[in-house]
Amino acid sequence: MAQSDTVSRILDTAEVLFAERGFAETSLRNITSKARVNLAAVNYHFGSKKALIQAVFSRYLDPFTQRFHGALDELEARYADSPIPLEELLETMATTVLAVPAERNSLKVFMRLLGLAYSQAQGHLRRHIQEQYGDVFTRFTGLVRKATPDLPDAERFWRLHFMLGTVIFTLSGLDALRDIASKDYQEQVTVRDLVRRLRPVVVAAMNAPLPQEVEGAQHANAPVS
Amino acid sequence: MAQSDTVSRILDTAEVLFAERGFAETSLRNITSKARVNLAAVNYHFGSKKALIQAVFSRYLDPFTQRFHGALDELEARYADSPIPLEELLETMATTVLAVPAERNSLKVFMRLLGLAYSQAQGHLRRHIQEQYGDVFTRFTGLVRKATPDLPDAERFWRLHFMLGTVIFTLSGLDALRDIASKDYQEQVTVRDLVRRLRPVVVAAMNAPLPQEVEGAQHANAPVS
DNA sequence: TGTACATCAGTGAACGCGCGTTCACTGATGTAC
DNA sequence: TGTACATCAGTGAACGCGCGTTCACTGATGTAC
Repeated sequence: MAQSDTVSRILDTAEVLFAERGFAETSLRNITSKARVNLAAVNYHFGSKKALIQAVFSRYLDPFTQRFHGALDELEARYADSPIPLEELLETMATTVLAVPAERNSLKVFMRLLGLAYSQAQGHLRRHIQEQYGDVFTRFTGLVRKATPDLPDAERFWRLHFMLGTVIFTLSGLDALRDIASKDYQEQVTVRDLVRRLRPVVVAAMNAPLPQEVEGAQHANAPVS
Repeated sequence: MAQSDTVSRILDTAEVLFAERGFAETSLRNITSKARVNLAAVNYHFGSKKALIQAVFSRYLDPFTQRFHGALDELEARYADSPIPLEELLETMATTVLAVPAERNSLKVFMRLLGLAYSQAQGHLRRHIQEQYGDVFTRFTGLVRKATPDLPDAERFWRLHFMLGTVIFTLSGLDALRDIASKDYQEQVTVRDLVRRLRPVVVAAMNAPLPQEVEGAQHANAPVS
């Protein structure tokens, strides 16, 4: 095998524990004892706990970004120079995200990790991810821009982040929400089912009417009440 | 004053540090030294770190739920037995949330705390909050139900949580997003501005068309391709 | 009015514990001559 | 083919540190008689 068994045992165990309990709440002793690997092996192979965390992310994000770039290449080729419809872009993103678990543990773990990275207050991790993987997101937002030419830039920026919030919050808190949902309704919801429910909501949100002007904003002949 | 200065000094400092760095990453020594209070005072007044965290939440949530119940009472009285429009319900919730900073530090801190509580993987805290403050949320969703009679129950449940994700994610990550936004566009966005932008998006999301049927779901006379 | 006692907020120092990291070492495998 | 050396994955034990919590204690204020 390309890299030692120990390395992947550590990564496999770490990603699950991180997703379950967070970074600070998961000790190297937790990880190494569960992976049945020597405590010192983490520092031997990765250098530090921080570096281990980044390695866990890379193992998800490297193939993801590569595949996403590929899918966008294909889409651009298919549409030549005419703008790609918003629905196609969103669909492509969803498909690429859903393809993740094919080679890695699970989509749930991936989403929990993303959620943790974003809510990580200090933000070293978020900055690292942004530096390393910001390009593909920039490319995506550029294409969304062409697909929604009537939306002001700032409005598009915020709406994309609103929807990012919806997706990360929902899928990373999936277990908790699923508990509540299955208590109230007898339905057992799957990730694919959630994505199906998300689709029309995201499209409607992106196409929502523009917000009203701010009250008290300067209008040429605004009457004073 | 009703309670000792020490108690409120601890709470004031703790909520800010928790919001900035998370619970595990904030030590009692951080809090007590910044609050210029004896280390042992936390355990003297609150009993444990866990109890301190819950006390921080109660100081936000107690007045919030009380005010929200009051606002809903008023709304129900005004509309007698006819259903309250969705926009009114959302507006009332927004107004009540925005009223929080009037007596507490800031809305940003409140939202970061909520975001942390939800992303807290272990979930003792989320369970505590749900037990203590779930009633007002149940009441609210009941009213939303009357306002959207055409929405299937499960669909309404998920859409409300989609929007909860949008709001918590956006407002709790506000500083980071604000950084990015002000780098790309020269705009300095305020919380009130964000709420203005959120309004049409949330309404459109709640009123989005229903999702397509699941592929391969059983239809009486569905043609087989 | 005076004294003994109780209550209570707050303190300083120490407790044991689990943490991430380091270090000297082992043993297997590969390479040079 | 044989020997000396280098490289490398992995190990066991210890390091110092910061953590939440505990405990005996102080000093001020209130209460009973």
